[in-house]
Amino acid sequence: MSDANGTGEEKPRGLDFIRQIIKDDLDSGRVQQVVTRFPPEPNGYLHIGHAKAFSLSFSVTEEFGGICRLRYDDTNPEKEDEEFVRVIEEDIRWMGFEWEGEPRHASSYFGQFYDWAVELVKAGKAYVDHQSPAEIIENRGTPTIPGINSPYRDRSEEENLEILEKMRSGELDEGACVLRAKIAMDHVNILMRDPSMYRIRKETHHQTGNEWCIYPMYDFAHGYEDAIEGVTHSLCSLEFENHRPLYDWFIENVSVPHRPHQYEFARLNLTHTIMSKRYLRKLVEENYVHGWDDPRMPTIRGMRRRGYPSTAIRKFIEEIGVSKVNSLVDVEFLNFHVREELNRKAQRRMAVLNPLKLTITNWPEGKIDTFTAENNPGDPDAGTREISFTGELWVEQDDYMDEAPRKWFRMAPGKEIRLKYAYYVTVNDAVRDDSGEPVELLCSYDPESRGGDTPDGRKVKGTLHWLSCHDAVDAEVRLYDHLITLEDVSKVEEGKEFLDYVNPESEIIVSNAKVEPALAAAVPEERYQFMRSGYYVADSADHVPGEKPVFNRIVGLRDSWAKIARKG
RNA sequence: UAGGACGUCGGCAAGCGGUAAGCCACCGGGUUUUGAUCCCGGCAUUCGCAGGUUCGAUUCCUGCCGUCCUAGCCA
Repeated sequence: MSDANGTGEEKPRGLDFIRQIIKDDLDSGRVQQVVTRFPPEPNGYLHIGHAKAFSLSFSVTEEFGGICRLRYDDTNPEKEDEEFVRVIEEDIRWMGFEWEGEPRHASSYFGQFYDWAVELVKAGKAYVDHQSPAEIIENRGTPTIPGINSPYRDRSEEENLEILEKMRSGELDEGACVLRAKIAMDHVNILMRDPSMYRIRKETHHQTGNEWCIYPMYDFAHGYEDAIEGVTHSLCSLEFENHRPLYDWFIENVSVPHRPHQYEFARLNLTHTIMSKRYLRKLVEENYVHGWDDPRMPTIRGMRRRGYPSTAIRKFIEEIGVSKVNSLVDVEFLNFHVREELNRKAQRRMAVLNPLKLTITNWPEGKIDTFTAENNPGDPDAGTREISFTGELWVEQDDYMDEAPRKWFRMAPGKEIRLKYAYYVTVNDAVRDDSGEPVELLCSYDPESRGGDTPDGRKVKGTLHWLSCHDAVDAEVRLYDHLITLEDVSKVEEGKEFLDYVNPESEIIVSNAKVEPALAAAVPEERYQFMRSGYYVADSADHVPGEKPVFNRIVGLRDSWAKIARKG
């Protein structure tokens, strides 16, 4: 596509640092086959930030001939649920990826984790601590003040083993104690100041039921999960950089079957988009949106319902690249990729969002004319369809102005325009309501201009879309805009919270739109270009073919008139 | 006044000691029965700043500045 020099050669983009590392490891023989994993916690819906992460892990193995697994990081029974598992799998598949084998569960390794915890205790590298959470925090110190050793830090191996077994067997209450790694309370990295390994939680786990009442912490478990699965490159986001020494410490102090390595890259941030699970949940629970699949949500389900093709999302992710720079990507860049794909693939149709009656006063009574319309001017294989034309039409309200500004190509008193595929038409008069607003345009047409050209070769600047009143179909069209008005959602002003930036006009329901008869038969999730307007998708939930057409605007067309109008 | 990471065009992002790729945005122009698409052209004498090494530095070294991450019995 960017083969601008015409030689057939294109300078390839350099490998990103992750791919470079993998290539080097493969070239040097350090690893034979690259193995990655995508480890979501089953406690919510996946969003485009997750999509960036799993696209990387999956793509890298496709490119280098490795394997990528799906693993649920279900080490905390409190907020997790089986319900999310199905959704996660469906979303990943919709994005076009397939994991190796059956999905794994961190919870299925609980027995092994326990054995390794015992191994650490026996090596004098872990201990049971009875300090309260508050005491533990108190004694952890700060970035500049070293922590203080727990009074339980040096008890005997036998005692530790005995209490750990009591923790496991359920003899101890929640919060009574935790198992901690014995590293160093004065470590410069606070995460290394004797991190917790196990906490007691008497909660039913969605996979292991009541088998366990102690649950491993992320740092203790994650590297082991990778080790068990033979993961070579454990990719995660930048905020885990500080965790890497811990990841390595747990692996190095126990007899693991394999030595994985963690690499961190920058997570995705998009303008006008919140990615925090907590806030997304809030939007749903407090009814700012209609659900996790609301077309305004950045969840994969939301984007799917909005009509974004997964291939366009993938192209976008590919194009923004992978680096360690904390960046903020313009959401318009995503929209660019959506338009680019839809321009190639979406069939064109005519639809009038805000109908204004146009009557051709010199049209022969009862005559119906028929024209052949291209389904996609850029793709002859897309074929054609028949559209019919009469003297009573619907046109777009916005295409008429009583007093036209300079450079206005569209309808105005006395101005001649072309109705796409049909005829040249001139506005002669307007019927108005009590407030003076035009409710019907009275026009004359030039019979010589059939098909959109005249024998005398005269030109018109404007070509407008239209619908014939006799066969136009009523439809509901939903228009979407940024859910959050704030460009950089990390820059919430003092005294405000992000909910103050929810855009009240992010969803506009147009209930009296008119569409081509061909659109009534659209299949849910089918995408079209409404000419001169934008790209739309038949809603997956509410559109009923042949009965109730409902379309969502995916993204508008580029609008250079808006730019001209703005400049005056 | 801790440790770690990161700073290349308005936004992403290549560059790996030999004299600043690409994409988006933006600005011009052309084609067009979608003011869409498409096509052509423009858009960093400069790489956070200051020194140093070198024939030569965005690339190596030193110092400074800025941003982000870290003190859950969350992940």
